[in-house]
Amino acid sequence: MLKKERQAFILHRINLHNKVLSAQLSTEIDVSEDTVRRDLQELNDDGKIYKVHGGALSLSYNQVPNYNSNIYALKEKKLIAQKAVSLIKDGMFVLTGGGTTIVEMARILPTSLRATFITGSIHATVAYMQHPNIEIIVIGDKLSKNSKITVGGNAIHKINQFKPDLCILGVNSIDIANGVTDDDWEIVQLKKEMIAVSKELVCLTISEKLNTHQPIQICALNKVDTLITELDPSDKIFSPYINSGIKIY
Amino acid sequence: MLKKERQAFILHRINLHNKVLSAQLSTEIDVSEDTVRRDLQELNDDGKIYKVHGGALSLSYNQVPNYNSNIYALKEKKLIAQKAVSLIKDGMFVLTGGGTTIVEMARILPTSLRATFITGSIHATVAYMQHPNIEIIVIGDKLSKNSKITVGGNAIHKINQFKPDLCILGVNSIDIANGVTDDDWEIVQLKKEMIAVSKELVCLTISEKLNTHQPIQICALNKVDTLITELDPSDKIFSPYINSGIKIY
DNA sequence: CTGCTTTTTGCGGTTTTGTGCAAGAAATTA
DNA sequence: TAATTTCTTGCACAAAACCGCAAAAAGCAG
Repeated sequence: MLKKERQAFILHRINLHNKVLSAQLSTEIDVSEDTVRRDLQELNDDGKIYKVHGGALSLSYNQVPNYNSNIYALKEKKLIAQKAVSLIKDGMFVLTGGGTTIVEMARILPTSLRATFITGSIHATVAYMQHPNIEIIVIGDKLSKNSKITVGGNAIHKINQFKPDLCILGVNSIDIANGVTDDDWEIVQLKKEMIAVSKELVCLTISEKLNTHQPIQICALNKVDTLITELDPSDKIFSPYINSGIKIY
Repeated sequence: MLKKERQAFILHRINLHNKVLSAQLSTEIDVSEDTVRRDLQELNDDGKIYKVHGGALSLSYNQVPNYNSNIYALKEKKLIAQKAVSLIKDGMFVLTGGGTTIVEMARILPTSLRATFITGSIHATVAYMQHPNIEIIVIGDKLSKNSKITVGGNAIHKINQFKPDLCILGVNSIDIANGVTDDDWEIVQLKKEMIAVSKELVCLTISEKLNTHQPIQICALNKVDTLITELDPSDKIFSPYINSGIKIY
């Protein structure tokens, strides 16, 4: 097998499977590992692949995701936020959680909107503070180190005092069988209560988290009134959700 | 699985869910926990994630919004903050207000300090959040638009549940005749309660505000245990305060 | 085809990297 | 406080990478 031919084969393999192993290629093409390594080195120097210890990866592994921001999938989240904002009307009491999607939503609220937001998330609060016409009620308690959300019995008890029109949650996992799930016990307790007191539940999530689940259940699927993702509502991925009576935006 | 491949997987997971647990990743990728830990360490050193005990967090969760540094008399306030920090010892419960001096103090807390801070100020909370060893209790209620401090009956009632070792307040006016004074009724109510429940009161102020007064009294001079300004404690301006039994730093 | 140069390849020995294990330290939890 | 989990550190071992070299292959001019 000629050198050029071999390299073309390797490149094809990498683009197909996103990775190759030197040892494996060596036996497969029946050349020494040194030769394979030299081939990979050349392809790497040509900028065609990304060579690593033990083999090589396709370039997509190397590129820094979202180089203009360190929020993952910011573009998608902005789109979700945009859709979510359209559900909030003047005079509403809105209870919100605290993920990055929620914060994104809080940022882009129209300045004309006059509503009251209730939250235990410091990041969301900071975002709401930028809007002069927004009233903010902060839920107090011990601040969770991971999520920067106030959690605990007092927070849960406090939520109980409200009767919000809308509850907007960023969810980490949602699927048909388990509903909305998470892996942080404290957060789950809080979200359960938030859902319990609210008239309507809106869940925000990037499509990547659809049909995934985690150990602890927040609520069954039928509690969810509206689901917002970055996808077009007509996407076929939603059909089981629509069948459960959920509105998709 | 290749090392870089594994790290890409972990990074993706962190960006998606904002956190990972070492043990969980270990079983999931089927490598030893040591390896996962080393991966997390490397990603942390590359500035891609934020490693913590037991796992790692996404960076976007810990970055704070840009802090405007055009603060009046910043240099003096930094000096005051420095002095105030030296009064806080490990294990203390500290109740703080929310002025710029307090925020300055919150920012420069030593990372080794293990204490619990109770506050209703969002800006102070954001500053405390930068310190991994600090426990934060947020006092919840309606957020005052001017001061970004939670104010109202619930906040006052909530403060009542604590018995802090120290209360650190930034004061707007203090003089011999009227004691500590302010002009915002809601804030005054809150500060009164804060002082009432605390074992010790520390007031921070730039010297410019010494010997000035405002319409509403927060407390009489004899309630103040310690007064901190940017001046040298031996300055003669302090003699009437020292005569009232106040310690000057 | 022959002799010459250049490129490519494989091999042995050495160095580096990646991984898991174990013991003690540190942090966390009850 | 004691018990549990997680971290650190040092170490051993295997796999991979590197280096220099020489043999093999390919290219080329006469």
